[in-house]
Amino acid sequence: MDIKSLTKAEEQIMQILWQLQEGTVKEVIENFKDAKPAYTTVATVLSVLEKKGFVKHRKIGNTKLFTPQVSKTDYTKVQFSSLLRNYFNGSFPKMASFFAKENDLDISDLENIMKQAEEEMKQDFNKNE
Amino acid sequence: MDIKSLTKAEEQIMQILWQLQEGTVKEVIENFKDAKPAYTTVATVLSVLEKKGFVKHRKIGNTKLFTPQVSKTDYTKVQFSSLLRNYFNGSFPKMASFFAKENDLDISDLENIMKQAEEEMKQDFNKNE
DNA sequence: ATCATTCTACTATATTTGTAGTAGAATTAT
DNA sequence: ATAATTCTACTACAAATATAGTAGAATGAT
Repeated sequence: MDIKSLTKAEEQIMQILWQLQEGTVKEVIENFKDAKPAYTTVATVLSVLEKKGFVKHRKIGNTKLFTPQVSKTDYTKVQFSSLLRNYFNGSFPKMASFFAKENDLDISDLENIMKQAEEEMKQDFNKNE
Repeated sequence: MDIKSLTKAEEQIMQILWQLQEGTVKEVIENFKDAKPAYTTVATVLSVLEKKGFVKHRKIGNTKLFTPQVSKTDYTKVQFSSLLRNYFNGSFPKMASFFAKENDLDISDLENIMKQAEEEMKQDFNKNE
């Protein structure tokens, strides 16, 4: 079964869970920046996420502790490829030049960016953001 | 007023319109690859798109000819930035290294990619895909 | 002109999304 | 233990999404 898409509300909660690694309903709510949704709202969305296979939970006392079942990296893959496919003809160079144009970068800026990317690559042998 | 988001059905139709530059309901349907939706389904989605400001139409006889009001480039901008922000901490180098890792590219491949991006940049002075 | 076709306008409906209330079970504090 | 608090389970419901039918106007064909 492949990875489904997240709705806005679901994505917001997944972002928090990815950041926390795991969390209870309460903890998720605490991590909302702006308007905190009702407890039951978050609980409902989490149960939808569980049905969709994005999280699972285990009980700690009578409290559910939720953990992501789809990693941020895996979901990123899906999102990234679909953007690349649908908006850049699947061409990463096209995406890179789009980015450059959008930010008024020239060739030397691009080269710089590449250097940073190389650094990232070396770094990312271990940690996963 | 800023650019709203497209739902799946809406996006599919926008993609076709972006490609055609303009089109009637009929022409949009013809350009569906797989299962063609009902005429009225497409007409309904187009009127939602019009309400959202993504298309407008003019009458040719009694037939509506729809044209995009939001360019693919502008919508790409929105989508691209939100992906970058939400999944790569706003860092393009992170995105580039993600792409590299995902495709088993090494440094020299990346450099090659950058060359292609530079080519794109030169090319893209005129045409807009 | 009449019939067939095409297209629009309006309406309909099932499903999904977003948000939250209520009742009652479990846990914690006194 | 009783009261207060915290959580869950279940239910509710409005708005958005996805899909399409029907009636009738406009256009085209003979």
